[in-house]
Amino acid sequence: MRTIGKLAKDLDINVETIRFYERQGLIEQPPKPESGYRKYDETHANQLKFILKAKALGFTLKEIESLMSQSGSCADIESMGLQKLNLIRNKIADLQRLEKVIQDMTDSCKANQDPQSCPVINSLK
Amino acid sequence: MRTIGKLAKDLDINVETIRFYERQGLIEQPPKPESGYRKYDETHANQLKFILKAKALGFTLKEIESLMSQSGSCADIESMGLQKLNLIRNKIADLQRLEKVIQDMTDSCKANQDPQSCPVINSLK
DNA sequence: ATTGACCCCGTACTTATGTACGGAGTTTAT
DNA sequence: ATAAACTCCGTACATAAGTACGGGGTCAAT
Repeated sequence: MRTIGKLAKDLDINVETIRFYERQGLIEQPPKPESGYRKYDETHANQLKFILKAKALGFTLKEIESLMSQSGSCADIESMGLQKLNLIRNKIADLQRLEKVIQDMTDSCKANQDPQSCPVINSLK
Repeated sequence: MRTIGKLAKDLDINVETIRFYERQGLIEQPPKPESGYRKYDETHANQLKFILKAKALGFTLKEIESLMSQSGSCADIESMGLQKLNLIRNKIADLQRLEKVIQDMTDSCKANQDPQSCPVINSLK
């Protein structure tokens, strides 16, 4: 049984972050015996680890909440994953388009002979 | 000479957005004759269009501010572009890694025979 | 028993980019 | 001349995901 500070240190997150997740309803408030201090066991720690891993995968807290609530129905999880995959692929495509535009921009800067005027700025005007 | 509402409609943005850019120092407050109403000419409109285009390229307002202030020194612009390019490429790489992880996740869901337990959830535990 | 470290709670602040609101003055159209 | 529509300003609210603060209670060690 750990206090919130110990748990936070073990997981390398902030105490406030744990309280924040509790306020958001992502985790339950653990028992608070005598003193009023939160006491966490392994179950709580594992829930938090789950959250941290899912977050690292790019899921939002809202998504993680629903991952945790219906944890069982594999089809639902798969559908969330596919949705996420779609988002990711669109984002990649957007960024690749942007990459090309900006690459062209800097190329035209490099090719520019007149230091007085910048083709990028001019093209935006 | 347009009022703020007319200009906003022409550019298809919100009146509040124009005032916001003004507060942020991105654009100057235009003259406010008799009535106290802002009066915009083409120069103002063009500045706003510049901002909107740069924003569409993914520059932040802060970056746009500095784009607008040193508009001339091509080398500075080029260096901002290269920096941006770096960010974009890193972001793409991150997303591609993420894409792979989530693809694997959903694949394992699809392959799963036991609807009671989800390999994704299990792997996070 | 005192000190320092820890915890409680509620609230405000953070970043980025706006959007919304409310009360007051102005302009335009009928 | 009156009503609708527009503008003014300052401030609050929105999102996401926390972080910081302040006043007070508690625990562990000396």
